[in-house]
Amino acid sequence: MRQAVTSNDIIEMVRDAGLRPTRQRLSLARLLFSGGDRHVTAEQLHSESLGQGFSVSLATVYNTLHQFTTAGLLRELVVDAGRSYFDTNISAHHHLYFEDSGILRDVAGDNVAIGELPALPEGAKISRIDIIIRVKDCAPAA
Amino acid sequence: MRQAVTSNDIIEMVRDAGLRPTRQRLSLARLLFSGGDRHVTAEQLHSESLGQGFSVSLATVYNTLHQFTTAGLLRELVVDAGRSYFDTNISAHHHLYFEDSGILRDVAGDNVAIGELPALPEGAKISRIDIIIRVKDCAPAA
DNA sequence: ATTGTTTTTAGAATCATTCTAAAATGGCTT
DNA sequence: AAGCCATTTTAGAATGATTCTAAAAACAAT
Repeated sequence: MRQAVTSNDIIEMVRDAGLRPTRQRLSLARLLFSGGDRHVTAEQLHSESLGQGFSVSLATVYNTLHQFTTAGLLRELVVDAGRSYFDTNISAHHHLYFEDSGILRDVAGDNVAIGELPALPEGAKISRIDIIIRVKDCAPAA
Repeated sequence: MRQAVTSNDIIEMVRDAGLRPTRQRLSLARLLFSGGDRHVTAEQLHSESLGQGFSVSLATVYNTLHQFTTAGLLRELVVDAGRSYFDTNISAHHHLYFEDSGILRDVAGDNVAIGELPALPEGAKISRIDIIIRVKDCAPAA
């Protein structure tokens, strides 16, 4: 597990991603990477940081999430039309999506085995395989 | 393959879905179901119908796509944040998504085997398993 | 300090989608 | 065919997530 707890870890992580360790990037990185694995939307992260008492603009949250994603620190996740989640767990794994509550949960990559794949066209490379197990939680959230 | 070619097939199909066979629903159904399998967005279907000379409002296209989806005639597909595709192939299968060109292609369901699944929480039911194989087509679309 | 580059920001702009309330249509019944 | 009521369609406004823009702030290097 790649988990950064100390301030130095965080600074290192951001710098290694080729990004200047600015106040806002560090604060966001701390929120993202110093707990367990998380699935967050931009809005969530934004209000979370406001709640913690440091203000970032929403635009910066979006910028940072994308920068972290292209740097390989995050993985973008498309489960719901019109809402992007970002996953701090970048190891091979899949997802359980509770449609009613909107909650996402990781499924260990080796819990799901993929058999033979179709032949790909010339020159194409698989960039990722997403498996989403959509679940209806029948029990009402009482 | 469930393919409706004659006008009567189309009318039947819409009526069986519990929907009135109105002019716009029939026209849209014809576009959707009388060729091979398709993956369309609302915008695509809308401009396609305008191109064919019959006008539908975009709102009606959205309404109809959703009605067909809940009736089980279509399957909604989330591959790209902020854009919904609708798939006329409702049999068990998965998808190849060409990230660069935005093209979607079906993968026969039995080409991909899923191994053991994680235990689900009490009362939860799997509604669907989506597998998306994301492909970078390295060859430029010359 | 000065300069030049990178980042952040507020607010406007965009895009897909949904909503709204009104007009049109469809399917009865007579 | 005429009238009636429920269903559909529609144009346009509203929404919500995301991106863009141009200006201000922060940063790094001289």
